[in-house]
Amino acid sequence: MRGQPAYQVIKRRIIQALSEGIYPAGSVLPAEKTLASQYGVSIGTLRKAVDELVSDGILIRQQGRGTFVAQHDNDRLLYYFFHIVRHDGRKVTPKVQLISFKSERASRDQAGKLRLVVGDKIIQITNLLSLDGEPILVDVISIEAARFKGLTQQKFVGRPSSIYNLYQTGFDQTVVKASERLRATAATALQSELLRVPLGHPLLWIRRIALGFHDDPIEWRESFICTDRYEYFSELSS
Amino acid sequence: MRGQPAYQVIKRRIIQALSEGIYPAGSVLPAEKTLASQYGVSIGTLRKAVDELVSDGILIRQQGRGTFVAQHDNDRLLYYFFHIVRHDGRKVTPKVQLISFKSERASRDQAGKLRLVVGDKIIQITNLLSLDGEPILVDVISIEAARFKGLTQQKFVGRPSSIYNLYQTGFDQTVVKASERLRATAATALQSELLRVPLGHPLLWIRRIALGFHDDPIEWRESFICTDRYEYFSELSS
DNA sequence: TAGTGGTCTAGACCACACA
DNA sequence: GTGTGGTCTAGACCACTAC
Repeated sequence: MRGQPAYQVIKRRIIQALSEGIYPAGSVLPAEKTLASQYGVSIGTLRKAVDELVSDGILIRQQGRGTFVAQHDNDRLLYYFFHIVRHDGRKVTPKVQLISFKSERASRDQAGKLRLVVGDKIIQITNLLSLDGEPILVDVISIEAARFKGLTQQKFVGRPSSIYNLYQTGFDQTVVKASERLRATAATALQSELLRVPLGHPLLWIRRIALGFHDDPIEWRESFICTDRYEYFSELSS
Repeated sequence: MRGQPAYQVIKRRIIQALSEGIYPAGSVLPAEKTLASQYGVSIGTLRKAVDELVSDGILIRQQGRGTFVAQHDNDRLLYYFFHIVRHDGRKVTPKVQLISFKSERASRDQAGKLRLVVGDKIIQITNLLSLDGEPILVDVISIEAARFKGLTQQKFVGRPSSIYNLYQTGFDQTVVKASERLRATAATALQSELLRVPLGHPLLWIRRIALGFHDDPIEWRESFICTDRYEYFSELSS
C-alpha cells in the first residue's frame, strides 16, 4: 500500500472521513470488526490505527459502548487546551467576557501565522477571562473570515459552549492540536486596566497556533496572564 | 494476574528491573522473543508493554539492532527536558556556568517539593546558562544530599555531559519525566546582574520537579529566563 | 547469513454497557 | 443476551543491521 504500513494508511483514511464530515463530532463509529472488514484489514491492524487516533485525542473509545468522534466540551477544553491552574493546582473553568469583536485586514504577523496573504479579511476578538470571579487573562484571537463565514458578534456571544466547540459545530473547524510559545512581558495600559494590575506588571504571554486535521492553522491567539494567583502547567515526558 | 492486564504487569516488572540496575543505561535488552518467553507471555503482549515504555521515553527501539535503555545525552536533553528555543524556533545547546554550590538544610518549600523533612541535608546549585554566548537563564537546583552521596563541586563541574547524565551514570538517579509550572516575575538584583537586564525586567519563572522510575522526586529546580530573544515552547495534543 | 525489531493475521476469550 | 471495546495468542513474513 504505497510503501507505507497498512495501519498508517487506515489512520489517514479515517482522518479523511472525519474531516469530510462522514462521521460528525460526537457520533459513534461503526464497530471495529465492521471497520476492519470495510477497510479489508485484520482487527489487530484496524485497532492499531484507532489506537493512534485515540492517543491523538481525535477519537474516544468506551468499552461496551463504542468508539466516538471527540467533541470539544468543557472537560476536553480544560484537559487539553487550557493549561492554567491555581497555585494550589486546582483547575477552574474560565468565565469569558467579550471585550471587542472586529473585522480587520491581516497584518504581516497574522498572515504569517494563519498562512494567509497580508490584507486578507480576518476577525479579531478580544476576551477577558475570569477564574473564581477574578480577571486573570486577556485573549486576543485572530481567525480567517473565509473559514468562519457567517460568524457574527451575536453568534459568538450566544454560543452554547466553548469557543472551540463553536468552531467545530458551527463551522466544521475542529481544533486537533495546538502549539504554544511562552514569554514574559510587562503589562500595557489596556492589559493593566482589564487585569487590575499596575502598569508594567509582569505577565505571562502565550502565543498559540491551533491546528486542524490536516495541520491547517485554524486560529492564532495571544494570551496575557496575571500569574499572581494562577500559573501555567506543562508535563515533560514522551 | 492480580486482576491487571498482563502487559501492565510486564511493564512494571521491566521498570523494576531497570530501577534495580539489571539493565544499565545505554545497554541493550534481550530480544523481544527472548523476553516474551522469559516472562511467559506472547510476543504481542510483550511488545505492548515495550511500546508503552518506548512512548514514555524510557526505552528506545532500533530496528535490526535491538531495544536499548534510554540514556541522558545532549540530544535527549534538548528534546525532552529543555524547552527553550530562539524566537525563530531554532534549538541551541546551552553552555552551563556554575555560580554557586552549597550544602544547605531543606526549607519548608524545598522539603515539600522533594518529599523530605525540614532540615534534611540538601545541595543547592546555582547555574547561569548561556545560549549563543548570551546569558539567558539562571537555574537554582535543589537535590537531596542522601540521594547524591559523594557529589562534590569538583565532580559536578567536571561532569563529562549533561547534569541529568551525571545523575544517571554517577548516582543511579534516572530522570524519567518532569512537571513544570510557569509564572512571570520581575528580575531581582542578582538575576538582573547575571542576565544583564534592568532590575524588575519581566522574566519567565519555571518551577520544575523531576521524577524517577517510581515517581520519586529527584530534583527541584527553579529557572529564571530572559525571554527577549528566547522563549518556551509547549505542544498541546494528547 | 543470522539476528533484530516492524507489521499483520485470524482468530479466542474477557469486561463492560444496555435493553 | 447481544454488541461493544480490551486483552491475548502463536504464529508468519518484511525491513533493517551487522558481520
